[in-house]
Amino acid sequence: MIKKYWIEDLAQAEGQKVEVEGWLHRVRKLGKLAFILIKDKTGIVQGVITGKPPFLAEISGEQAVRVTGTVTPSKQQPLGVEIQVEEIEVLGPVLQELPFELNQAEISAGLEHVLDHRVLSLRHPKTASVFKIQSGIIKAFRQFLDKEKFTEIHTPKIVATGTEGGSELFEIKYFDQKAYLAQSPQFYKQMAVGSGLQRVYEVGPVYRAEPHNTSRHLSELISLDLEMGFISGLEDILKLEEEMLRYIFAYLEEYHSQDLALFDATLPEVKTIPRLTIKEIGSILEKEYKKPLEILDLDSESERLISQYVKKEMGSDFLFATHYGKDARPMYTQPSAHDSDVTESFDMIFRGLKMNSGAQRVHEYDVLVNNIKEKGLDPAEFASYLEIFQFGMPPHGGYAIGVERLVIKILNLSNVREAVLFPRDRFRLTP
RNA sequence: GGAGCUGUAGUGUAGAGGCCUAACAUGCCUGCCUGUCACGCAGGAGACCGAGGGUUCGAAUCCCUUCAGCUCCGCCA
Repeated sequence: MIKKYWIEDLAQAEGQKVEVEGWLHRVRKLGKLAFILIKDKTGIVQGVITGKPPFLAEISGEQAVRVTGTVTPSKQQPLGVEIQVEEIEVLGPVLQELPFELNQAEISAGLEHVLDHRVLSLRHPKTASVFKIQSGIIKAFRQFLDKEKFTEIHTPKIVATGTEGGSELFEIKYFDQKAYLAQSPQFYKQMAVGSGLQRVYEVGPVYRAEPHNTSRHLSELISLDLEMGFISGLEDILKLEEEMLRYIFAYLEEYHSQDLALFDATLPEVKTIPRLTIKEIGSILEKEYKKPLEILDLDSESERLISQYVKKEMGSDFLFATHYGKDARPMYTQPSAHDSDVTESFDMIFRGLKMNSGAQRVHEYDVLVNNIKEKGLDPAEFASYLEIFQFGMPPHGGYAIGVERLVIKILNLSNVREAVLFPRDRFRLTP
């Protein structure tokens, strides 16, 4: 029995006859000698075919193949070895011309075309790396929070009402009732905190029916959500996020440096992240960029500008913008004790783009009911959410990160859709 | 929802009233080549220039309609 190897491990098999499975990345025929590049998910190896064996006529790029041969040393090859090919079995043939070239350093095709043929674009090592890195971020997120005694939960994505009344919801048919796709696990994760799980997180999809059509919006995105009970204030949440980011970037550096190397990207250094209140940001923007804030909220241009400023003046890629205005935040956000105009809320801005919002939440029943009324909503509709607030709800808070945005800012990609396996946007529903 | 821009072989681009029987690169097909590594060389196929209408002696090129896409804004992660 011939032993099967992952390509990245082939150096250990020098001198042995091995079997490798993968896809043909490139075929170079030079008369009675041919070179092939075989890729699997771990790497690429060169195969050498001497003479003109019968299988040579059958092979071409992107076929799924099983290659048998002997591993020999080769100084010029990245792995230090190559395979003297004896046999190639085509497991999955290619039946038509490829929609774009997969063996160049970059896929040179428009994003729309790439996404129309998503499965094939994922065959490209660089595209695949985007998702290996995304997987690494999520794994690090889980590891860090597990260590901090959080419990991973899964909340319903089919819900009866919206959470904040703000962003638009997809309506769906639920037997004979009307239902919606959840735009956030917000209520459920708070309920879980009050339930005694105390610290919870969730990795899952959220849905936004906003008809926006930009390079940073999706209709379905993966939200990294967490909520923590018994906090003394907003600062506890900020500290948690700071440590979490440090953990995630250290993890990427350790386990994904090869994936990262394919991109024009440098991992950020997470020192103490500057905290600036919206009011402070307002005066900086006015002084530095002649752009005063009209309300206690940031538009995307302000986010870009203040992010530039913080990078230049404080040397940080990150910023916590804190204490947003009451009108700019949902009803479950804790109002500030020292200033009734603002809330104990924050956004984390990374390289000019908002990554997440978070806050200390209201935990007092009366305040919450009152806030609901102030936003023009009916407390009766929130009965199932409100129940736990009458049975020992601790002070708590949390945040939610859009993982796609984090990925594009780490990798210096220009469109969030590049960071989704099968994106759903304003117009795209397939593949 | 609003504004601006773009649609030309499989892919990426050039052409901006007559030079177009539409060019270049790459991919594809055929042949040659025993150390290539973006292999090379020779040959070949492949586009009614997004669609429909109009202006003009003449339209890929100008105008209108329509469809598709991109960017930005609003809003959000």
